[in-house]
Amino acid sequence: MPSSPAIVWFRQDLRLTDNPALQAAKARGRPVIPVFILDDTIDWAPGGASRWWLRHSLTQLQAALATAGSRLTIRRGRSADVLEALIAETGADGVYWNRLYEPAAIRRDTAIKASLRDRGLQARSFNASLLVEPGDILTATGSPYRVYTPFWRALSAMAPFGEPSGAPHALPAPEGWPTSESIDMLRLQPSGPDWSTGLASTWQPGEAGAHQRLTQFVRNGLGHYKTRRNRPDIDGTASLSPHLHWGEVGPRQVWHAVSERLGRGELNGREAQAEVFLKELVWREFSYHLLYHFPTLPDTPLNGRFAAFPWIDDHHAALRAWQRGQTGYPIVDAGMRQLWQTGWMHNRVRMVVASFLTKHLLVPWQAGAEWFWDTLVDADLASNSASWQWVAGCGADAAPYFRIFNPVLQGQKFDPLGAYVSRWVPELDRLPESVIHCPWQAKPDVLARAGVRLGTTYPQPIIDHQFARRRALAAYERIKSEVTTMNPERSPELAL
DNA sequence: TGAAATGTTGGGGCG
DNA sequence: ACGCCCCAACATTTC
Repeated sequence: MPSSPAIVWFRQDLRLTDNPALQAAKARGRPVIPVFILDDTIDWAPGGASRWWLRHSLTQLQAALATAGSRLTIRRGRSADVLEALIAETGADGVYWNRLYEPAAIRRDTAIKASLRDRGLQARSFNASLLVEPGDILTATGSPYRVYTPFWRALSAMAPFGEPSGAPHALPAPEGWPTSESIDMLRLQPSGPDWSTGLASTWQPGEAGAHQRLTQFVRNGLGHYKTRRNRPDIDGTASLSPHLHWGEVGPRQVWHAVSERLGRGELNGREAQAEVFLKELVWREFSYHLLYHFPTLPDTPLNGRFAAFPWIDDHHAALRAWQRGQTGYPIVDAGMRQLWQTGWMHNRVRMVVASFLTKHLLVPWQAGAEWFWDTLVDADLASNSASWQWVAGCGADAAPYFRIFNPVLQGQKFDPLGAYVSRWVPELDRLPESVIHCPWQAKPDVLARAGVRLGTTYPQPIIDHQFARRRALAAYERIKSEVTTMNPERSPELAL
């Protein structure tokens, strides 16, 4: 049918610029029906903070589409059923989308694609979310990369990744629009107590907000990234992660913005600073590749010997203290409270709190990953799973298990003035720098003058560092010997 | 993208 | 003057 519309199925690509599915649908020269489906039947449906973000991002997308003379149709339910209904209602003869890489999404989308094509409908998918897709980058022996540095070398050698395309000026509308639910009907906002005020004052979801962040960062932050990125007390990171997760901006656009700045030679010998940023962007890629090739990444340790790791089962109280930011270690508590209040935590502090949970408290990393999934505005199955496994020591190219962060030293090193702790743990803000990361070592009169009463206004450390460190190392010793007896011939990869 | 334990070196105090 | 010891400071090894 000459004027049959195409459905553009938006998922984690909530943008109009550099959106290949949208471009391709528009290029047909026939009507385009943009659709978003909230599909809570899928594994790892978005968590609380992510849903808050989604609500606002959809509002922005809706407005942007309206400006282009189009309209966002919103539905709920099983994606296949909803698409089916929409095709019947609109007479669409094709569905266009940008690919996802989560295992459940791949299964679902593959089935949908096959079913559409079986019935003679068009089903086309594109890459909007990665610089290089899994399958397009493999080692010389054809296996997926398990080590980051060779992955980085191979991927960065494939640059540039193409010029990002602009937004379509106008999208051809169908004769009639399908009915749509309102964004409110999706009930994405927090129910019960509204914890989202801190999020609203921190973030600007949507494509415009994403580009504002990117522009601002490339102009002012990029040239100092390497120096400042590890300082949680400073705004030294790009804070693009939630925008990238929902595809309000794509990695091609980020790469392009950075290399354009580099090409203009305006960084005055600060190229190394920018390269560190690109490497972080590529850690995101690496995580996606790992998730694609190792689909059990979200729940099962990549390193099989960790199957026997003696995690503590009865960890309810410890987990809760960690979640609430009540461990008695200021840098840990500051991070966990920043997370709760803003939906985000500085990356350096994420490593510290994750190390603390898995190594000091011996709580399984999956419990930490679940909490992050629910509380982070940038919750992303690939990055979250790969990073927790990395910290726990069981992932690809992981930090060795025996690399245990000392939360006091990490605090003193990366928050030297204690400003980060002061901000998020205000009950300690009158302590002098010298003890703000270890209040239990302060003399009684120092504590008294700062109005701190340990065990009352702020907790005593829930565990002694020395004790925890030795206990963690002993636990690790157990699985080292155990697997050797169970598995005499070690695989070549593990022999490293 | 660690920290702690252990080893080495060399300056200076001191008998 | 000389050797001895102490102990920062730095380096290396181990976890």
